[in-house]
Amino acid sequence: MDEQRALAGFAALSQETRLRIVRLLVKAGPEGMAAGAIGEALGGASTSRLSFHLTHLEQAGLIRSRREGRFIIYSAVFPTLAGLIAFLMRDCCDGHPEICAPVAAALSCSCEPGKDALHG
Amino acid sequence: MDEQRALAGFAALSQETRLRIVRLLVKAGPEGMAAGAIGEALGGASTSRLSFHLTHLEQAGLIRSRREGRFIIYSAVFPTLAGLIAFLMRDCCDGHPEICAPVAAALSCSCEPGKDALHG
DNA sequence: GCTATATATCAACATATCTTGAGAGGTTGA
DNA sequence: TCAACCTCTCAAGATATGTTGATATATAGC
Repeated sequence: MDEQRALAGFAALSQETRLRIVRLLVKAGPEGMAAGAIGEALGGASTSRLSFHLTHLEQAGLIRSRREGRFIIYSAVFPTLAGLIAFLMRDCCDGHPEICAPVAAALSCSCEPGKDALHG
Repeated sequence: MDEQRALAGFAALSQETRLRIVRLLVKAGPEGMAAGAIGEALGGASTSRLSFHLTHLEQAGLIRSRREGRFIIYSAVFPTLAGLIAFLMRDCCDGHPEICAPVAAALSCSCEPGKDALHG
């Protein structure tokens, strides 16, 4: 994850429609969702508007697409999301571990059953 | 961290000058840096341009300022950065722990001596 | 109070981004 | 092949964002 790629990622996430699409697709998992289903879930965006944002997200590497019959299915690209997160944390971890530690602690999320630091 | 605050955070980080300022201030730690020093480190941005971006970052809650004599010292707000990271991770952790796990593993950063998953 | 220093603010312009509406490209099943 | 469906592309206009140069505000030392 270099600076340019991080910039593209943050820019992609800085727009309401796109941020909602990403969160929707993260929840949807690897199976993904068809463009039309995404549009419905968003409350009915025009197809051109939706396509504009989907293309933007795909170019930023946050989502990818595959065709299935008439449908085009979009899904989240988790490594890119992880890369953005890592990019944000790199510097503080390098230079100031004592600062980074509480951040890292807050991130011990509910992936492990019984822990719920993020959602409480 | 609600959606609006996350959007503001990502928008703030989606601009080259601002991203560099944030990374600079993260490295600088709690002591922070004077506006002029930041400008120099960036290779000489005009004062109005610098001020524009510093104000933008401060309104997004990513940095804060304090006056010391003639200088205005800016420093990173680590909880906001952590909040952005948490916001990105929340959904996958909730719905798909098996997907989130590798992401979380990649984040076991060098805060603990001996581990260097992020920087290798 | 005056001057130098450090930074913020304002207005104007340039550029980038988003939305809309019309139309085109593939895909399916009859 | 035809009609229905799903999605993309293009052009135009609206809005938001970033840059520049000039000016204003605040502090420090003489």
